[in-house]
Amino acid sequence: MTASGARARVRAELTREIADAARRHLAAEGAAGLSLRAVARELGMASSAVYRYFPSRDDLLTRLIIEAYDALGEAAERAEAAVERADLRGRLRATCRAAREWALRHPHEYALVYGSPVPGYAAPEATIGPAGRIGLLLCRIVADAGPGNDEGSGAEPAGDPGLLAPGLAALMGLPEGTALAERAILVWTSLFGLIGFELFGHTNNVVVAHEEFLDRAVDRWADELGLP
Amino acid sequence: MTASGARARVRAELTREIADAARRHLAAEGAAGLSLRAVARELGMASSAVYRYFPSRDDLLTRLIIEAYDALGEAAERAEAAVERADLRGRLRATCRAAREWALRHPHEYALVYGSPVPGYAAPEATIGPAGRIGLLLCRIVADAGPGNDEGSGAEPAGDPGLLAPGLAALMGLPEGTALAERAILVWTSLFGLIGFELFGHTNNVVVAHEEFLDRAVDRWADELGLP
DNA sequence: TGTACATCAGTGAACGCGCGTTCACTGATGTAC
DNA sequence: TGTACATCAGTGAACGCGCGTTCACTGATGTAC
Repeated sequence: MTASGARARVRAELTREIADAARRHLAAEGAAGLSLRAVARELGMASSAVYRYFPSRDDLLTRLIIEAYDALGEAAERAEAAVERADLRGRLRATCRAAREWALRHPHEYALVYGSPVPGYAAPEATIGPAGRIGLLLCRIVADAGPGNDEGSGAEPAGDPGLLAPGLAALMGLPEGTALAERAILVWTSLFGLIGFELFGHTNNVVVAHEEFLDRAVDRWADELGLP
Repeated sequence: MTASGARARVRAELTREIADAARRHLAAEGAAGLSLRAVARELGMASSAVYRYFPSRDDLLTRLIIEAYDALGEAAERAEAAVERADLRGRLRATCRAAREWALRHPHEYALVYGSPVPGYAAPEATIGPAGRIGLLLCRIVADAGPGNDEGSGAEPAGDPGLLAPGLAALMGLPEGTALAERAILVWTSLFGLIGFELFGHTNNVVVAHEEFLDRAVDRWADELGLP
């Protein structure tokens, strides 16, 4: 039992090492250049040995995708958790900044999950949870602002009930079909639009000070979400 | 002279055909699956013959990138041009809708230019112009709203002069360092954030009615830009 | 108008590369009596 | 505690594939006198 536990532990460690080597390779070459053989080479093992740990290249890719989502989510959650709970605007800012900084520090991992889909690869269900972490974090901030902030800025027009998936508004503590929920989703997509454009170079010769630009965008988004 | 002209014409036509075949291949397999050999095969010619027309795979890629930018730009320009000049909100809507529709109809071409950068490929200067067409179109709409619309909604706080590239505000007929220019850039990045998220599946289980959702987003953006 | 030469398009074979995956195998590590 | 067996990790060779690019070549098309 202990011995078998040791075997399992060694196995888990090597699986970890393979994933780490793959991540280094991904960071250096991008997703297209990620090959099982290259990873095996880096670890000094036969390429066939990797198949004891990952049944195929796609499974390795899935692991990297999940880890990337989790790393981004954790970075954002950690940053957000460090802000005083009542400072909703600060929490939004911390989340957005952390997402951007993680993306800049891990461009290829970011591209793996938010860039073009890998051709011939269909994301399995296991990725859905980790992929939603950032979105959930944003929802929580909106929820903590309380349901009352919707009416704060006057008569808020009701949203279209059929636009968003059912249950999404509830996640933010809002009644179904609230315009505020739509706004939150738009903030979410806008955030990654901005990050992606910076990372992929589309804002070269357009935005000069990206960090400050994001901060100003965050302030606008906070206004739109009615955060104090 | 006429004969040599004929030779040149034939040459241009074949270059065209190669690019078209490459685009079909791109649409079917994605950028990673685009190979000179596959294109040559489709045209029934030796793979080496392609080198008479494109010195390397990267040059073919460059051509496809430029054509993708141009196709998207033209689709948007055409849609926008069909709207009455005074209807600024309608022009914005037409532009955004056209961009989304083009993206949905040409997902791989969209991914080629707005998705992850192709590894090992550095975009040459020739792509800069076509890449800017959509942005320019948005700038023109803002410019046509006139410089006065900035003050329309009360005392507009001045923007940070160092955020955007110099000359950008002028492109919109605005003085340097206007907050409205920043807003326009944010609309631009948000638009592609939303389109990209839809196209790459990130809004699955989040947004149900994408077309309507974009329309509502456009209305918000028009408000933010002070469009009547 | 006709001939000698130059230019060009296209061919087919080859180079050298790396890839994912399979398979029969050798030892080592664990398990059951 | 010791032995017989089962399980597992890792090896190395091989299969079959497609890729970008080069090169010497064959004809056809154009040019100059």
